[in-house]
Amino acid sequence: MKIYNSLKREKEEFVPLRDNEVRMYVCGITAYDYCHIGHARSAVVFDVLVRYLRDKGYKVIFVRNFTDIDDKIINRAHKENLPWDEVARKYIEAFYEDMDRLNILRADIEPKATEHIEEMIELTQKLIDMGFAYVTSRGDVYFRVRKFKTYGELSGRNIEELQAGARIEPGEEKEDPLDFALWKSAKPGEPKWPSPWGEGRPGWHLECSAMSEKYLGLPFDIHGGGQDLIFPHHENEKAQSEAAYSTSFVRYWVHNGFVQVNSEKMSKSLGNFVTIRDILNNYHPEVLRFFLLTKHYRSPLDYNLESVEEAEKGLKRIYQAVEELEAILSNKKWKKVKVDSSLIEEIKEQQDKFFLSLEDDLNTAKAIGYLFNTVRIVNRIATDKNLRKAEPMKDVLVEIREFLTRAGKILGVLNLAPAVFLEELKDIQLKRKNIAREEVEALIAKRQDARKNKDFALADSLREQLVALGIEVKDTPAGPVWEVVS
RNA sequence: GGCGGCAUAGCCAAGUGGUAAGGCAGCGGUCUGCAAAACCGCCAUUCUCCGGUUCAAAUCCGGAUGCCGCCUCCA
Repeated sequence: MKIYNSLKREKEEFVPLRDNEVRMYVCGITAYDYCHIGHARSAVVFDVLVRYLRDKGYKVIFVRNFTDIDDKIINRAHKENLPWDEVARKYIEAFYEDMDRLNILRADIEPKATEHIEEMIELTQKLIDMGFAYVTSRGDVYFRVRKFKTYGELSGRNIEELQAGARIEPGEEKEDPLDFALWKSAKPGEPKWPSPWGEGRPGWHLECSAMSEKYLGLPFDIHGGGQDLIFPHHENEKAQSEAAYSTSFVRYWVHNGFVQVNSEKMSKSLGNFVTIRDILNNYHPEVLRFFLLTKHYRSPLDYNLESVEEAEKGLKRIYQAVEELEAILSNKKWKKVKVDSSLIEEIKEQQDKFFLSLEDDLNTAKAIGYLFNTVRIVNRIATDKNLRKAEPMKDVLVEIREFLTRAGKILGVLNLAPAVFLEELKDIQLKRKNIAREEVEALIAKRQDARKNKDFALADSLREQLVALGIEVKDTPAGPVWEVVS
């Protein structure tokens, strides 16, 4: 497949270093708050990448870390009046809750920074010994940025540009404002670990260098994260790792685009942070997941209610087609008739194009288009009285079912039985509109009575009442069926 | 100020040289007591604007305008 490499700034053919094995590292969360929609996008994007690579037959070793010691966690601990490690534990647990609901697979290895202090100290010592780092009088250790010649290569900046923005904070003893911390000496009351340079804690960038080397070795194939991590986090990781191990660090750097909220940057100051759990109060987790995949992973994505509800309608359309497909397949009496082979070719074409889209830099938005084309074909068969019972269609329909299952497994949607999803969706829509199921069912029962009595005027007025509530009733041979509409 | 990205129908969105996927909404039809779903048909001679390259450009180049991100913690 082709994948966009942030380092080269172009799409490249993806070839793993070792035959059939893909080694991949994605920066996980700093556990100091609930996860927001941006975390969800990053998690979903790399989850789909892992799933797709596995579908292609690669053995993927996937590492996603937890930053469980950091300034932000310490600050949060003060605010919540909790021990810092309790804060980390609490938000890691919340992370799992949210990610499980979004159907994000667990990484193969999920290392925590605090469990790798030893490795980080070793790495820091190595950099000091090599002259890439230095210790200050108060026990901080800094990386000597100017000594690392290709610094800025990943983020596309040069030292002079960076110089302008860099500052030395009061009390810091940097040789150069560009230098960044590998080890921070502990202030009174802060969490700390013993080290050759005194008690302190590791700098943020260090953990990913230490843990990726430990679990994957260098160089490894894919390093992922949000676009904002390119600078300084990934630039610094790269500098540390390449300086210490004298080899290239990562072969393909993959970064996902940002999520905006109502066309604005999501930020604490604007107060527009949208957490995953907030969204899942009002929308089905698969809907959120599907929404996140309707735009290419590198483009900015605007989160707004209209777009999510559009995704909801789209996913519902696919599920309804799957339900219909299964209904046709449950038929036992197939008729021996000839069918037009062009239809069969059209179906195959959609499948091929679906996979070709993913081959091209994981274009899920495009791939989903072919899913909808497949849905239209299924519905076309379903509405044709002859086709839906035609013997030659049977194998074709089974194949479509298998295709949709496989596609769903890659995208991490269509994971539920259609009837289950549609009921769950209905519940969450009713909740959103604050309508009780019983209320709807009572009105429908009343309308059925009226219809039996051929009192169509009453039946129609009851229908109008339901429509006013946002409920649409459809009359089927098996009785009335209702849906919530926006 | 420096670096980078993006501008496609009412809305969302794919499309990196060969003549505009898909979804939502809308309109007409089939079906229906009515309606909904579904299906069929319609819905961008045109891709922010101005130049250029080419037989051919939404796609490449130059310029303009607008929006956004990064440069400080951030997925």
